[in-house]
Amino acid sequence: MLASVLIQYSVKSLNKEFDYLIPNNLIKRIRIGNKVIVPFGSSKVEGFVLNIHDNIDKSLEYREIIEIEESDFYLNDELLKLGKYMSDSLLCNLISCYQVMLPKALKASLKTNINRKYETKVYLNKNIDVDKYIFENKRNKREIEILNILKERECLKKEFGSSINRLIEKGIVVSETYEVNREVQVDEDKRNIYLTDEQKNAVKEIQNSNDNKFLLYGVTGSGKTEVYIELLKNVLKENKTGIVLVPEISLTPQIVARFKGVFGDKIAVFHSSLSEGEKYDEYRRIMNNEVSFVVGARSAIFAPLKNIGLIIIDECQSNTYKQESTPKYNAIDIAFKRSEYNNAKVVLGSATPLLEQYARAKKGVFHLIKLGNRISGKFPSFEIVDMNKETKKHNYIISDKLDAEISGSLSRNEQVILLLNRRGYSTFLSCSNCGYVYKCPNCDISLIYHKSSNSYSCHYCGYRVASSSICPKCHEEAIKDLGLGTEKLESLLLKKYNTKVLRMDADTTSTKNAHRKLINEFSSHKYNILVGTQMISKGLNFENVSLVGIINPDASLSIPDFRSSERTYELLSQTSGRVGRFDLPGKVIIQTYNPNNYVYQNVVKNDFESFFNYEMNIRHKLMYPPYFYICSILITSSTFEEASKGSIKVKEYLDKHLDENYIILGPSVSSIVRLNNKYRFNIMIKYKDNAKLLKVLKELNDINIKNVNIDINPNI
DNA sequence: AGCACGCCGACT
DNA sequence: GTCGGCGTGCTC
Repeated sequence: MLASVLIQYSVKSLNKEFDYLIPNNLIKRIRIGNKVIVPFGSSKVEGFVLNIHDNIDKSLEYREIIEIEESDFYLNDELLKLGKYMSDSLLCNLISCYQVMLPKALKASLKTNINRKYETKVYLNKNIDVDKYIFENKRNKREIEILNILKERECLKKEFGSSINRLIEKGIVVSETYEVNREVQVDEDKRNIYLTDEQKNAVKEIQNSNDNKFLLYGVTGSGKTEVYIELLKNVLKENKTGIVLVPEISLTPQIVARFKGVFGDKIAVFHSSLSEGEKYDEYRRIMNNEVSFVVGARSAIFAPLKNIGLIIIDECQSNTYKQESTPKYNAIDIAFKRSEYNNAKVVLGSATPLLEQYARAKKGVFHLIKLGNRISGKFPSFEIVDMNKETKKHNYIISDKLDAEISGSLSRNEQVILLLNRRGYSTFLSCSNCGYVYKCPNCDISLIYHKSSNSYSCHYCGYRVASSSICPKCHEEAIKDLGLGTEKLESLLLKKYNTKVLRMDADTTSTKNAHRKLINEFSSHKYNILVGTQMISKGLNFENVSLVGIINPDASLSIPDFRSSERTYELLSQTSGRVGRFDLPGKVIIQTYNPNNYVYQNVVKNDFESFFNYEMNIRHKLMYPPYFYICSILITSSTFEEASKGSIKVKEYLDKHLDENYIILGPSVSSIVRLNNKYRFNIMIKYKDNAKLLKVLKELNDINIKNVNIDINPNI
């Protein structure tokens, strides 16, 4: 018998199966989906068995499979099928699709060093008269101590340190080693769950409908979590399983705690901060049907659950569901595919769905369900502050209005959240003498000053140098930090209000559990002001917050991306949703230089519908999603010329093979011309039907113009 | 990916 | 004359 094996390397030339003989000692055990070690050229590699057959080709000399790795693990039929679907629809190597589904310990790669965890328990040897031994060995105090404990109960070996070993050697004590699961620490929120009529109706409507795709469109604070929990309870009753995707576990610990509080051990949580060993154990718990539900970020969509009844995608507008590296999958598309395989329902939940999603809901592709009421019954009041007027009064960062509101909140002993979507101290560094601007040596990007580490750093490649006020060009001591980041805002607030300020951004939350810790500290009112980037905009519930200030939303609005208006609307309405969730009335202040912009105007009126209509109109005129799909092709090279030439070649190929239904834009230099020492060119294709496009792009991949990276439905 | 084979430039 | 640059081709 032969096994077709797909080996570990994601290289175009190896994107095919190699056949190996199955030796007699493995023939009974081997099955499709297994991970195996095989000889390959002069080395050994790992791979997955995709087929078992006996079509022997006499012209080939087959080598034998060396071993099956983790023989109780295999990619099941659904995951195998799913990988092929991904590879076809994303135009990437098949192996990369399987690898992305698995925790590190189970990926095909010989180098993994993640082991199972074992514990040893010890108990008295029943065939030995212990009291006699104790009597004869009275002098040995520690031994007697141990034996007296063991007379009462069996123990873990590690409770006794190394002194137990002699007793085991002598045969007085018996030891037994067995495998254990690493305990994953997750907070539990055991509050009872009460549903409002609106929530009950939503649950009923989803359950009683024959549709499979739902958009649960519920304003912030309308209680989507309770609806999810109720739906999951019913999934459990039907003996089915479910997946809950959240944007990023560490950002939504409060929601996860509620699931955990209700479902306890029935739920597996995939944290990005779990160790690889913990992920390995959680994965095997799922594989062995020990859990019914999996909660996690993007990759949890690949959980090897059987008989899935429901997939929930919370905050479905989040761009975290799209993977930015190959395979560039979107977990929501994968969810629909798995729903098709399992006949499961998919519920997308959001207060600010993507235009694409809301448009589909309006067209009836998704069954639209609205939650219009806040549980607290309150909506925050909004105010837009025109910063053009403030700068005349020399208020560049905090307007008079915001200042008054902050002071008011603090005096009432209430808390304040300020959103500034820029981490670091300054946003760029320039020489006041010669005008030189500090740039990253690897990227075409301004460096940003970080006061806490006293360094200049690149937010794209991670490059860092020690800060210095001497200009590298004119050697004058004249480097000035300009612009505003969270660090600078934090120190400014400290000075101005002389109060406890907490900063939450990628820099203060990089260590394990830091995020959860900071949230808990703010929640227990150890700080009065929270300054943060977009990471504070979602999923947080603080009872004592009465004011949200949005410092510089214009920056987000001016990002060169057709989704920037939509993203800004989302950011503002999500952040303002952090206030007024409980008894306190909430106030939101937006500081902007473009007070009349439709994004702000509609956020203030809480009028998503009107924003939607306006934005749809623009998308229609400019031929962007949801009216057209887009595909982005990135061409990179270490020289500008080569990247440029390569991109022209790609463009010519596309022009030749695609008809006029495909709009091909570019090539043009990317918005970041150089990243990590690679020059970047972009081509964008707009289209309505992808059948032909996939075929042409696949051929383009095959004829091999180097360093071409295709992204279908990119986030941009 | 890793390795062998192979064809042209500069050097102990 | 040889060492070694990396372009190309192959691995069941």
